Amino acid sequence: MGKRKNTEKYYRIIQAATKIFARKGFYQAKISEIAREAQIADGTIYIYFENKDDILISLFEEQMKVVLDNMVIQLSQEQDPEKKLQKFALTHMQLIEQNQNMAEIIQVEVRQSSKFMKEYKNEKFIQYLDLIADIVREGQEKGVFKKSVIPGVAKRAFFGALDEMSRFWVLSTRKQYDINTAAKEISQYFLNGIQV
Amino acid sequence: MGKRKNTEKYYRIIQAATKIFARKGFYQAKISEIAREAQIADGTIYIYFENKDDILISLFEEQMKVVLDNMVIQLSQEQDPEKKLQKFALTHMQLIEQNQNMAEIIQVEVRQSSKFMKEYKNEKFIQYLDLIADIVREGQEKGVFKKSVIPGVAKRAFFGALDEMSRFWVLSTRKQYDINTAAKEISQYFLNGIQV
DNA sequence: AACCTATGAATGAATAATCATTCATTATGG
DNA sequence: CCATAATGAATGATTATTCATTCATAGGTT
Repeated sequence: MGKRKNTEKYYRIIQAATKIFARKGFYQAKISEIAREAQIADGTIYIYFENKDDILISLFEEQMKVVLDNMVIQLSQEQDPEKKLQKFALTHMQLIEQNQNMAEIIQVEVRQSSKFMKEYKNEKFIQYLDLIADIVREGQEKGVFKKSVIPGVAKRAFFGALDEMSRFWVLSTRKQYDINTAAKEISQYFLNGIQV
Repeated sequence: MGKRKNTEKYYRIIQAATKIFARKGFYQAKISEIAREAQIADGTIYIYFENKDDILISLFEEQMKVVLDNMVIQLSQEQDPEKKLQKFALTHMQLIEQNQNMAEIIQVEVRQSSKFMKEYKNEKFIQYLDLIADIVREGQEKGVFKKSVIPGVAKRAFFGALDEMSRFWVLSTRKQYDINTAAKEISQYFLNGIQV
């Protein structure tokens, strides 16, 4: 029996699960809590999802779809590889700011995915990282970034820097730095580092 | 009743737990598995540890103690702030290489700890990060790093870059880049970015 | 319209499985 | 012998999942 996706209730459960997973973490989140949050009965969740894992996977897919599309649009508005990198950092940080629950889930649970969802390849996340590698390659072709830079290392270094910073930003209660400032700062270190 | 620390069996359990937690993640790791790995009975674990959480916390403490001490020694062998940053990157990556299980636990579980062990402040980890901030400040005082750099941002950016890179390195089966190359590459981006 | 019937979404109590933890008992060694 | 360490089967709590039942709606028939 195929589960019914793309219904109002399907998205309602995803919303509720995002909130609960972010607050408690996957293993400590109870189905009954998610059901209560979504204002439905426990059993109803199993009309829309196979099991608890399926909720988390679906949640990723749905949210990353939006994130990825948004990023592609933002990047397309810039010409310079330098500007694109800055735009990536800014957009990423703004995304975190606007959707902290999702940010926490990506940061915490995405790391576990290699364990509890052995077979699940997080395609969308890989694509997201590859946007950075593409910008680096483009910059190298245009002669503005060093040829010696390895795109596969650079994408991880850049993303890692943003991610660690945003994790701190999400977790800290009193926000010491403006998130935009942090984004500019980080992309600036990085740009200086890889520019010709 | 105080649990017996610093005995041969205590460390044997820590070793076993490191292996199992890395393989399965905290919640999916069973006490009975850890006991089997350590070649003791299930109940024996409770002579040495309060509960499952206590195993994870003790494991952090013990391992971070070693990691931190080692890093401090390595850094003390360098004079230049620039050299110190490179040394940090190299030492960190070598640590990952030599202790992949511990690396996975730090990367995955350290993120969760903010949720599932609210009261546990990961002091040692904070100290580790602060080693980077100290180097940055030192470099600023000596006039080799830009005064505009915010140490609190820089430490996270640098650590995040290393961490993301090492996560990839640990998870990938065929190691494309030498870990030392990656360390040099990343510290080089970063150095260029913050130098005067 | 009034009545009947079919459909399948929704419910939530019951089930079943999982495991952390305990503790009565046994072994060890000083 | 006594004290301490170790054992591992039993316990009990927790929760994901199931499923018999309810309920609301739509369609068909007269």
